Amino acid sequence: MSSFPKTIFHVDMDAFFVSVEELYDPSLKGKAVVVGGQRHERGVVSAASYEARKFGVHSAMPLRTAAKLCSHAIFVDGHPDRYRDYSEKVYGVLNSFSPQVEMASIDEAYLDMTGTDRLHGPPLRAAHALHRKMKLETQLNCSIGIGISRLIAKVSSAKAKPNGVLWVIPGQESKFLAPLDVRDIPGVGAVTEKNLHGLGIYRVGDLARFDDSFLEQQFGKWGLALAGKARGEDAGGWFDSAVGEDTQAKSISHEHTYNEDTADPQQLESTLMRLSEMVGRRLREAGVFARTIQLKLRYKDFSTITRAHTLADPTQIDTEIFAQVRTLFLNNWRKGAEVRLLGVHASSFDNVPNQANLLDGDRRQRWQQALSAADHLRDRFGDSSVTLASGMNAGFRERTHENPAGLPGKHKRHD
DNA sequence: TCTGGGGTCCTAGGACCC
DNA sequence: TCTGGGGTCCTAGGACCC
Repeated sequence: MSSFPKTIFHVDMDAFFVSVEELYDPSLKGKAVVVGGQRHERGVVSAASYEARKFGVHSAMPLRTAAKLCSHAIFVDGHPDRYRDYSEKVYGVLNSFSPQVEMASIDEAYLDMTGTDRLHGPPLRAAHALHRKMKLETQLNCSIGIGISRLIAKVSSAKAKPNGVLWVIPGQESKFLAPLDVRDIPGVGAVTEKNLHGLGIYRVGDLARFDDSFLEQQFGKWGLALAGKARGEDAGGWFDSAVGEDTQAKSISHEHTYNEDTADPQQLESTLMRLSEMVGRRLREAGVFARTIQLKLRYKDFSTITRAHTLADPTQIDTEIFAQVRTLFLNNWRKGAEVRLLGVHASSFDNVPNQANLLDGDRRQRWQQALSAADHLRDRFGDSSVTLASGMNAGFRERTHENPAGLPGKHKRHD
């Protein structure tokens, strides 16, 4: 710990997806709204309005359960593009307050406000000014937590909700945390909570009474981090990093759950092709090459397996990703078994391809160019406008209804 | 009426190397 | 020939977060 305390803000947008949808359709305001899909769809709640929450609806709950709890709720499909646009507006406001901004997800951020007193005044005044400006420029409510660590800021923003500001005065961390439920500590989920309850630990204050060594013995490395958290410290892992320290993604993945389970090999393979294309495209956008390709396969009964393979030559090419994931699929799928979900996951990134084989590298480079051109067309005309015929006759696609612009399907052949 | 999609981090065992 | 110990890479699974 440094000699003088930091001032960290955690800014969390209130019911973000719902609030953005309300800006597009003001008639939703004040009503029970569920974002994430229609009431009978296979899926879960992405966000619920405070009105819907009164009926017990919350994020991650199956849509059908939400419909049962709150039958009068309005169900709205999610619009990721809208949320990204508003997230950028949010970032703009935050960045005008501190150069040290780190978006922790699409709707929350950490700001390091240490040493900004001369510019913005004391923490509470700065927070209220930020709160006002956010509303003025985005029309959205947020809650702001302030503390000497990420952890304290995060926990206090949750306690400030909705639409509030909460400052934990330096030195008061333990007093603030002690009465809180252990579940309020970020990282403590259902499993850890149950384990802690088994030890008679219900509140953060109970946790703080145990020795670090005891918690380490009980929970390993995680126990040690937990002990620190109970004192309000950013102990361990990501929490320890400086705000704004930029971190490039470590993995890129896409997955798809079928509306109805299927055992049709053609449909399954075409889904893998589509997911491989999505992953390949993201890799090219990020300018990275993946060494490890992983398949995720979930059966009708929800049992799930993952199978991975690490390549000698890292790739960002759709058909190479597909070829690998297809092999993994064919080697591991119980033939005839109905599949609920398929996923394609890329990791172990390199910034340059391994071009041990120069001739091969040349061929790959031409592929790369063709793919970039296709990405560009998709940007302009939509995802369904371009299909690259693959060299391995594996490029058949799922039948698709998406062609919103009504454009003729353009098919570009690589040679 | 079951259980999305996109991530991060951790553990544990086996292979392999010195 | 009855066997070590550390380090790293790889794979599979799981907890957790929004």
